[in-house]
Amino acid sequence: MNQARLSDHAYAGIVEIIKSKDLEVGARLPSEARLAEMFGVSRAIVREALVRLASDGITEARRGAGSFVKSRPSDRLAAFMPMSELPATLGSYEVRFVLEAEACRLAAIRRTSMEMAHVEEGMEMLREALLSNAPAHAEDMELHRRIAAATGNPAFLIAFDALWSDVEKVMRAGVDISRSRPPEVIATMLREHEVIVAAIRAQDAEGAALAMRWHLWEGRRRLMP
Amino acid sequence: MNQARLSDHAYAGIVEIIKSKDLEVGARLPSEARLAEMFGVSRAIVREALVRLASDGITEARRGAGSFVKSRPSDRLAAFMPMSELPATLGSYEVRFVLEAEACRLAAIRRTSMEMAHVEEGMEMLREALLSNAPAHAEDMELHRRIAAATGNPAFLIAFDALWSDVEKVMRAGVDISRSRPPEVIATMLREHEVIVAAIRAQDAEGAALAMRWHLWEGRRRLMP
DNA sequence: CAACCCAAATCTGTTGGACAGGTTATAGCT
DNA sequence: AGCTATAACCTGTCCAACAGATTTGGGTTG
Repeated sequence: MNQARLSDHAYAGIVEIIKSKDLEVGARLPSEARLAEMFGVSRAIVREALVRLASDGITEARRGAGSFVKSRPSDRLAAFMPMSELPATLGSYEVRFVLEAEACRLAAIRRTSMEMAHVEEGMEMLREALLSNAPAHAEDMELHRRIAAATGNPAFLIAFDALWSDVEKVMRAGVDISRSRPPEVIATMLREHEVIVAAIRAQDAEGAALAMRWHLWEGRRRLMP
Repeated sequence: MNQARLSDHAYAGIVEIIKSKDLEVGARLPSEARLAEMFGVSRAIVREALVRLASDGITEARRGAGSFVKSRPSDRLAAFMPMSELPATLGSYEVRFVLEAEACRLAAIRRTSMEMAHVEEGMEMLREALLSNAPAHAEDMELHRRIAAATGNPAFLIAFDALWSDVEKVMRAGVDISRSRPPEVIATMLREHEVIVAAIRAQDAEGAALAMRWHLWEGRRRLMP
């Protein structure tokens, strides 16, 4: 497989520095040149690591001044540890159950006509994929995303995206098991989604939340009987 | 303010290429040298953009072969657009309201004694910070995190962390307004958290969820009267 | 002594060229 | 046509350098 890149090493090294040196939020960390020297790599590598750290919200670079700690990774990363050791659990489904049901309720209440059209379009894409018996992960996910977007609250999308890769893994694993996908399953999945979309269209908040909860519940049952 | 870096431009440009050229998942995108030429920047800049794209799960680099589309950003980024235009909203509070109340309920049910000790320790840190009149963002957040961790479901932590930076921004802005922090506010915050922790300790699921919901509701009111 | 200003040192942002090592495609041979 | 070896291509990494922003320290002045 693709062996680890040096920038991964630099990334971990910088995190280690922040943790071990107990740098407070706002503290300046060593200059790029110094970090490069410490890790025995070039400055370009350190920069790639810093770009990722900044993208992760851990550091922040100020031109001419240096790079600064924006939020401490400390226990944040430690808490992630157990997850990587776990097999693909259905834990993310539990969070979806909570999050998406509520997002669905809010979407029904607040949706604009433009957002509704966006949702309908997503539904159409999913229908097409399911009826042509193609793999429909992407379309399924996309429809759920558009519903979350229809809340008008981007924070729902942030949380949704954070769970995405994990959910995708679970779904893919589930499909590998029952690759054939009998027609009644297709019909059921289609109907469940259509009920959700219809409730949002009708601005039926409770109905939408209930339909989403039912859909996720059944989906989990299908994956793990 | 910190003006936009060239790598931001390259990042957006590459996303645009993936979207406009309708590159499927798995498609190879132009080589780094070619992209550099297209955007009129050096290869190092393109690499920094690609590192971020890879970190965002959009592309994947294979040594010697090229960079490939891993998941299409399409509407994903478009849906984020409005957020960057918004001022710091309280949208993330809405999601916390949903997410943390449920996490709190599950934590009360499932907590192990070790997780409970972790929560108690977080509570102690918060109490100390509040009573010494120090800024207590970090401790507040940490306690909430440990409660989420006590569900035993890492997916809650994933969602929590995704919202973190946004919530932090809102809280910091709120504190700037009322920098003095009168003693009755401190006492209230302390009491609210203590009620939550006590409910989790007593494994009172409904009480824990209710206490968390109340706490977040009041917190939002304090920030935006 | 304090406050202010300017210059030097420091730091990130960016460029160009270069080489190593892996992957893909092509040309040539059988 | 099928196989193989080689050439072309690509990412990963390094080095040396300069531009532009910021911090720092010293010197001057009130």
